[in-house]
Amino acid sequence: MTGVYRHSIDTKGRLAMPSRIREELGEVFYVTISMERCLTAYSSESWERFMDKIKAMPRVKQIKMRPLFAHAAKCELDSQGRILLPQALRDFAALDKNVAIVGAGECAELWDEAAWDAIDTVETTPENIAEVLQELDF
Amino acid sequence: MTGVYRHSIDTKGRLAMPSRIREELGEVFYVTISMERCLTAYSSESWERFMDKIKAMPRVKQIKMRPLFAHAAKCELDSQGRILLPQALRDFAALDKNVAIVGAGECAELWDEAAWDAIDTVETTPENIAEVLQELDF
DNA sequence: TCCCGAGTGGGGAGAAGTGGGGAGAAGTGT
DNA sequence: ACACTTCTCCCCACTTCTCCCCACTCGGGA
Repeated sequence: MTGVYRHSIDTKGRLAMPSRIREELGEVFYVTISMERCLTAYSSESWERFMDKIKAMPRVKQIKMRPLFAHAAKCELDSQGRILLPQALRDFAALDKNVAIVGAGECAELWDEAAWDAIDTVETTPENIAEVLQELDF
Repeated sequence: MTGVYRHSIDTKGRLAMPSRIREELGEVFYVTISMERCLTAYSSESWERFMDKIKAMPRVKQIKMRPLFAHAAKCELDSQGRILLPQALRDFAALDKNVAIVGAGECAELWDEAAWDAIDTVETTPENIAEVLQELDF
């Protein structure tokens, strides 16, 4: 999943997913909170893989993962390729109107547009890019 | 991937890829930002290798890789062998009209023509080449 | 000189994003 | 059970953008 797409939430709370992202996420996918002030969308396959990892954990550790599930939503695209985000999730990431949908490799992230721009300018520096490329051994 | 090709971006933002480069990159490839003021094009195979590495990483580490993916685009050749570069990527490398497509071994780089000429004249000297060859133990 | 592949340019159909009307489901209070 | 509100999600309309197709140019080779 790649690219940044700037869409808007309409007055009915609908968010159009970019077609490039839709292709990879599929018709049904999962959106949950992230370690940052944004939401993360996983394809069904990624989600399943995630679940398998959780199931393999001891019960005590599973409980620590609870918030992630409690705040996750199974999203289905409507006939126009849009989703309806639960209010609680919109609040978490402070999404009101302008949203940046960001491809982040395995998953997609949903950011308030301004928040994304702020993060982006900080983390997209030549030094960081060099570090990432080195890490990927390229 | 070898050689330097000088092409231009037309009024619709399309860039014709040189046929020699197309042969190696394939019909579908990925373009992303580089640590320099240019873009890098990777074949699907190279990109898949990235993705496999990413998927094997823990979430926290994945997030560090985000800039690379957020600023990447999956490019497909149109029937005339051209690609449409997202505005954001064109801006990053300051590509407006004249572009130098540079073969760089495993990947290809896209430079603003003037920027490329500037870089090229500085780094392409007998002394530098000697140093490179020595470094490669070649 | 003609042909062919490569690069360039533009018209136009169809996809993608946006917005709103309205039917039907779901929840609430009497 | 009933009316009433709210919410979900279908459809349609409109605009913008992508990308297909066709045509032209240029340069190298037979």
